[in-house]
Amino acid sequence: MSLHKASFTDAGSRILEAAGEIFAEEGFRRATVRKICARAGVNVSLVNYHFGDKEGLYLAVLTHFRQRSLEKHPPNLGVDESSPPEEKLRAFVRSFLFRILGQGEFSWFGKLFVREIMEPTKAFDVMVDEAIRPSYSLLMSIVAGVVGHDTDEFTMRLCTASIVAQCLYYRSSRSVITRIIGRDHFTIEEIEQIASHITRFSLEAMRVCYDAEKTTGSRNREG
Amino acid sequence: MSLHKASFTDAGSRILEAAGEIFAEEGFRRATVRKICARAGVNVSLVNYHFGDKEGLYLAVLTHFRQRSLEKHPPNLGVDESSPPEEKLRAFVRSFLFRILGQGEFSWFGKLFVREIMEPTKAFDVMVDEAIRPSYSLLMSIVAGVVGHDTDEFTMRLCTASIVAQCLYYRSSRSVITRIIGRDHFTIEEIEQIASHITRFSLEAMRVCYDAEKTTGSRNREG
Amino acid sequence: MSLHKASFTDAGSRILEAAGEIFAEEGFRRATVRKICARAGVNVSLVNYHFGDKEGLYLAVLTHFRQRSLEKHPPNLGVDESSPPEEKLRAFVRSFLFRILGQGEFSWFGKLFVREIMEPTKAFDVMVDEAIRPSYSLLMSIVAGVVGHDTDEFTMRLCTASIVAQCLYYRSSRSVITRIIGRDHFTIEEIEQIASHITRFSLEAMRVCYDAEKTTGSRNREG
Amino acid sequence: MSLHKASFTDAGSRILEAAGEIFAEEGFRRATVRKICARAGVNVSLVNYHFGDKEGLYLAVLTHFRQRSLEKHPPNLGVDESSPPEEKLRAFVRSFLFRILGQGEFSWFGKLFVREIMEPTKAFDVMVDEAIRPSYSLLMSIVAGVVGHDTDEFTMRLCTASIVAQCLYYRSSRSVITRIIGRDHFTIEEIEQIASHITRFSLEAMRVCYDAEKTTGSRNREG
DNA sequence: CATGAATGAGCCTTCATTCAT
DNA sequence: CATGAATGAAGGCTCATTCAT
Repeated sequence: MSLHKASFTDAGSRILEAAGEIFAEEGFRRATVRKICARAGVNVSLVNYHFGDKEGLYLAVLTHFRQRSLEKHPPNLGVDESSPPEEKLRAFVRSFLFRILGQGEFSWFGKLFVREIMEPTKAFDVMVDEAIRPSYSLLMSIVAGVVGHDTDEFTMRLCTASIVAQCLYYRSSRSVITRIIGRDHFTIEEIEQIASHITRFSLEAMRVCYDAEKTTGSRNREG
Repeated sequence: MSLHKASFTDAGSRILEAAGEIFAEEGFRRATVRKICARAGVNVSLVNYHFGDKEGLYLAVLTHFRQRSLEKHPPNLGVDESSPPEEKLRAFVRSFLFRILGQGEFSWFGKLFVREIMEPTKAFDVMVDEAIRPSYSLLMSIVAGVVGHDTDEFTMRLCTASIVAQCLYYRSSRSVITRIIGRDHFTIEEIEQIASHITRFSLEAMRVCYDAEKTTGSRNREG
Repeated sequence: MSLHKASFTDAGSRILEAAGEIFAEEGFRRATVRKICARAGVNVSLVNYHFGDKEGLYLAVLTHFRQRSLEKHPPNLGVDESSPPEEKLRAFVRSFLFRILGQGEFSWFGKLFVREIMEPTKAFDVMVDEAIRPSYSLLMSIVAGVVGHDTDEFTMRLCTASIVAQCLYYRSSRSVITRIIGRDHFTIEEIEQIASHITRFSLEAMRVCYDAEKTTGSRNREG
Repeated sequence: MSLHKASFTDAGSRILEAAGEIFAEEGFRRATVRKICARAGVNVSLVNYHFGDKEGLYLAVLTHFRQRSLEKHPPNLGVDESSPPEEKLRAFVRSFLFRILGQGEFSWFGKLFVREIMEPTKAFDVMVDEAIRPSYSLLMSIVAGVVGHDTDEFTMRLCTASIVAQCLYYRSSRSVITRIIGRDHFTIEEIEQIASHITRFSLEAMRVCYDAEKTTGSRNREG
């Protein structure tokens, strides 16, 4: 009946966590309420009691853990408004990668997030508005800082897409990567390496391809 | 029981095509045998008769249409062994994009292919061996042509990943793109533009980042 | 556990009233304890606490409000033992109709009462003994006054049934009436008209059919 | 998937009959698909297969057996257009009573029909249009033949209601009758007696109360 | 080969009821 | 007395699969 947004009872929290893991592993459809409650060690009816229905639980998981994930890996770690674009980009990419690839407390959240992008449910619109659009705007502004604010929007969108794409890939194509490199997760060092690669790769590409000032020769490069 | 791989009866073919479309639209799980048979205009029992079970049908769809898709958009269109790497890369990217984004005859196959990457089923291993690995090897050799064959493998994998990532993104994150730019498919011209962007973006990035020594030698590298 | 029958706590009374309305609207089965408690503004557990179980609550509602309804519309309003049968009949019919069709304070009780007749629950036996049988006896004596006390019992029962039937109809077949005349309740004037019709219709029928000898003796009877 | 209207497979027919009985006994809500299928001796899924869902089954029961019931007890048995109103009325009342009180093959249908009037479901609108309205029109025309076609409509409706009411009563108030007369069904002879009573009672009442010509003395009475 | 009916397992949800606090 | 969480039994429905014809 009453749909809480925070401060769950013990059972509520346990359901929330179990649900996150199982939704991430199996997807919304394949995941069953029974399995979630079994893992949480509670009665099946409790998801309806606490979250209304399966969909309500799903939405609760999404909104509840998004914030936690963001707090753990803030996209502006170590940078501020005056930092150079390349620093901002690096921070953004690292944050993004750690959030979707990390092995820590909410490691399943990355899976869930990307899964929702791949196969949106009704909860997706909320996620777009609350999580994706702000993130996208931030990246767009970083890109603008690199290629110049007078660059046409289409170009900036292409660059933004290229950056996001490279990050998402390591999560969404995990299955391919696993078969090709033979492991199914990344160490912190590897994530750092990937972050460095994506940052450099994208930064140089944008500068060479689109940076309006790149021919002037007077540009301030990395410190 | 007996899984045919070619020479389907009329009913078999119709099921195969209907199944392809519906699997692509809805995913393996959500797709129902009844819906597939309804679209194919045949009796429900026939999928079990011809393909053993639902999963057998899925595998059949994947293996049957992969070749057709490749024939329609060959990854080496207009290039040969002696063409410069940039031409090869452009051909590869265009082929890839058209296969997964195109609107034509087997347009659903792109969806299906990417969906399988995102959420592998038992059919995935076959697909990796028969389709992904060859394609991956081809791209690796193209990348090697750009960054130099003496570049370390890890670096080459990173570059390969960046290129593939950018292509896949436009299919896998279709949901996000739709909400942000407001349309849900791409015109041929747009696909060409995207192909150009990805090619140029990746090419310049690889040249600047990893092939710097061979051209300028004095370039300021990060870190 | 302990079933109180009077002197309810505030919560108890509120449950009782809310239950009456909801039982009347939805029937015993369809009505849910949660809905009743929601309308009463109390906790769900209280119905079990105060009334044992859902059925106990139902019984309590029935016995508690029957008396109130009778007091509001007494079946002998304006008549006494010496009044002529037609006056007694009119008073009875009016009382009956107002109790089951009225829009006032306990208007839902009429619905509930009739619903119980249509679809008896365990509470029905109590209701028959305490409410229906006395009322039936009263009507039988009125009928006897019209057709003569020496009329055979079967005939009197038939007449009694015809009168009660006409009254109940306007409540029990409300759904049909609504679709045919297009409205879903009756005004006080309409109830009066209906009462007049039923009284006159029944009175004349009884006189002509069964009391013919006593008045004309020469009337042409059917069959 | 395919909703048949007649010619059911064996299982389909058995479900239909079992459903009729159980719906009549317990009402739509209380009746469970499981119970129906248990009585029919078939698998639970078959009601969904044959009738779509529980509601579809209910509707099928209603439409399927209504016709059968009408055929068994036609409301114009032994009368034609030229028969006098009293004969038409007698035929109507007998048909009605036998349909809702009879003990024969579809005896449960009467319960079901009346139950639907008392507590309408979504199927009710169909029933009103297909069964009730035509029946009501027929009775109205019979009433008009008795009280004169120039009688005002409100009066005719009151008379029609009085007749229908007396018939329905014996079904809808079965619970009361049972407790008062001590039996729970009527013999054929009793139904005939009731039919005679209702016919005479109503006929004389209409003639005395409302027949415009009753004072002229020239009226053609019964043959 | 093909069909339509039939099966059984499993899923989400509802609801009266109970229990610890 | 009162509360909010928790329970367990059903209930309707879906779906892949099988079977008799």
